[in-house]
Amino acid sequence: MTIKDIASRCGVSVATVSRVLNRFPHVHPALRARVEREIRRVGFRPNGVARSLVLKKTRTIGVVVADITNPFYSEIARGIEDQVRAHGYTSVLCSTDNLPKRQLEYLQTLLEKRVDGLILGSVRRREPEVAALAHNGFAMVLVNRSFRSPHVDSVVVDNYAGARRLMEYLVGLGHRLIAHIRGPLQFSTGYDRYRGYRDSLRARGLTPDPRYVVSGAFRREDAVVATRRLLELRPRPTAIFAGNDLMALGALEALAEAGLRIPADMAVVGFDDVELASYWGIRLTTMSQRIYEMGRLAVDLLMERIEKRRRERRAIILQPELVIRGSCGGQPISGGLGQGSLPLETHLDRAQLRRPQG
Amino acid sequence: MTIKDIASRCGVSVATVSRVLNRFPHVHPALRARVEREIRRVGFRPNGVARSLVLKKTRTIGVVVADITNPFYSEIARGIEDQVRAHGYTSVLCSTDNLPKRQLEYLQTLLEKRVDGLILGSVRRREPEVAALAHNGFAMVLVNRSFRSPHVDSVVVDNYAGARRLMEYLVGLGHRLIAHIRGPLQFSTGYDRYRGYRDSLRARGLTPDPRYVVSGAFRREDAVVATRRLLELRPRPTAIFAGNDLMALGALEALAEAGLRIPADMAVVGFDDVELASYWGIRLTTMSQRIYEMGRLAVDLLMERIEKRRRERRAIILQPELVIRGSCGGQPISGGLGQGSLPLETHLDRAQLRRPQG
DNA sequence: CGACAGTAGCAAAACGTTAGCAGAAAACAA
DNA sequence: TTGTTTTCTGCTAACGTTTTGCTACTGTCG
Repeated sequence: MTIKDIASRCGVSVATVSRVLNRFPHVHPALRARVEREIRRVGFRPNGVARSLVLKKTRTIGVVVADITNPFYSEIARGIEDQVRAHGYTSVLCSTDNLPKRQLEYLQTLLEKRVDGLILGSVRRREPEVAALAHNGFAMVLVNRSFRSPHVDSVVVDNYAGARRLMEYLVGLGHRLIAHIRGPLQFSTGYDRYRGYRDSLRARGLTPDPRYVVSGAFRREDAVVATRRLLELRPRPTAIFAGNDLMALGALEALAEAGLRIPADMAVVGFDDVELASYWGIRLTTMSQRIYEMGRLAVDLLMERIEKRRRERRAIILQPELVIRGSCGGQPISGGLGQGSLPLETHLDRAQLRRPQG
Repeated sequence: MTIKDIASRCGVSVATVSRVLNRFPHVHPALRARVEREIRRVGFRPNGVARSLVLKKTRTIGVVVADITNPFYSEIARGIEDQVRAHGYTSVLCSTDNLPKRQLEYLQTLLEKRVDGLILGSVRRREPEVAALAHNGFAMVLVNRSFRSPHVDSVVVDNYAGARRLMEYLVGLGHRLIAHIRGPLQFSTGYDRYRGYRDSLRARGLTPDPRYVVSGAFRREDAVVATRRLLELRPRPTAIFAGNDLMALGALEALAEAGLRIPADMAVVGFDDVELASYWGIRLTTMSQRIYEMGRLAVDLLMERIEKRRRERRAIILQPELVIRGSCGGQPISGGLGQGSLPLETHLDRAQLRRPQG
């Protein structure tokens, strides 16, 4: 069933059908009605592939993230999806598991499918192929992570400042032996947070002890292993700054396993403030970023590019915000019997704030 | 840059270039090498849109779920993505927030984009438009939720049996006053689990008290409100069967807020076994389903349809499995000081099991 | 040496739209 | 009535591929 069939059934030309389909002027109301009725009657849907071919536009954007299963990325993806939809576009989502090879494969596929633009949430600090693509004028924006020398549009949070703020907080609580489970240094998130950690110590006149820094791939399981290693150290650290919330959860797991109480025996902070950081039973102190919002902003930036309303580069750097829950003292972290429960309203507000009713 | 440009640069016809692109025979090795070199040199990528138009095949499948932010769906989506990729296809993912209108919109868009097939994870029990589509021979499989009269391929878990098993467990622990926070009855998941709850009580000669059944939309926040209502009841229930894990988390939150201890004052069970149900600080007893695997199976079913290897309907019904953690007794639920921590290996195994290394 | 496979390569016709140009009809003004 | 807009509609050439039929070469063998 094509536009041609509709045309012959109505005794008009394909041009006319195309015009009623696209609500163009200069078609007689009566004729328009007749064609529309026929279209509905046979349930005709124009072929978007053919349309894309002639328009050189797919109204589709590619989104690549590290792992959609990661609550951080699923929230970003949701922000992107909603805003993309608002612009009348569709998004196709890909998870790379941080594998450069897989990222390249997906990029190729998306390019071959002729997406109108790209939102990348999983780039490394150095990524020549990708940078070249942007340089060639392909519409693209980085989100969450950015390049070392960012000549590309991006929306990120100030990870360095966030890390320093977090460290200030821990030091302010009296901690001196602070360990860091850092993310991979190839990623700007891992790199900047680590720099913030290191510089904070130095600024306090504390020499960073390399044994107190262990690495993980931003995954919960990695932090479990890393934390076990940290616990063997003497003197034992009194606080752990995890590179993200997921790793903070892994740290909590390992600490519980070792029989340590939180926060009495060990303080833990994360980074990101994914929704589950606020759940009962977890109550993680962390640096909060507007994750959903970042996704939306990335789309807005991208659309400006796609519609050629802007040529110069633009980078949005958001400031994260410290949210204090139970994992460093103040409120005890474990729930039960009325202690340490945040008033519920806070959660409801958060939920609404993250996801405006759509 | 098109196939035509490559052709003229190499002094051959477009047909030849097309043949080297598609690794067809009957092209001289020397020529093939020359063309391939040129293709690489100028970085040519064939236009997938044009190809799709002539092939009448996009190698793309549409996936619609309720909410990608929901860990259950993000895990299913991940299973789908991985398996779809293994088949050389791409998936485009849409979140409907369980809004029928939005689902229909997305369906229209996907159809217009000429996806080769559809995986739907958010259907209601009755969905005439969708059923009609499948009836017309469009390749489609339902996952997680199914239709009332399923004439469509699907992969679901046996929710009824799961609910009964869960109730048996609670009754076995001595509970008689068991409340249920059920999901919407329009969804087979909500409906079947509720039936399981009700029939279990009846089978025990207990008459289901309607006050003990409250509803929510499978969201955590809903369960917080619902649980508050349950706590006002006299006699107060001693156990809560939440319609899914997210709602179980909401129940835990409300119970903590009310100063109740878990599981001493109230037992809680969920359904699904999303990854975070096993986290430290949560340790939810729940019915486990192989979520990631369901996504993969759905893709396999769909591919059989797309490649016309099967005409008759096929429904895969998986059996869920009870996993006992801390929320009903046995192990205490709150972490800290060596109590109630599951050996770590369990978690690592789970992670591997869910997501085979890719 | 001629017939015959088999191999290489080309030209052109799809695929289902959009859009520019042009013609016809209708409306309006003189 | 005629000339001039204005409004409507049709024809046709793209868009960038794949595929089919055809021709023109090679060798090979009887």
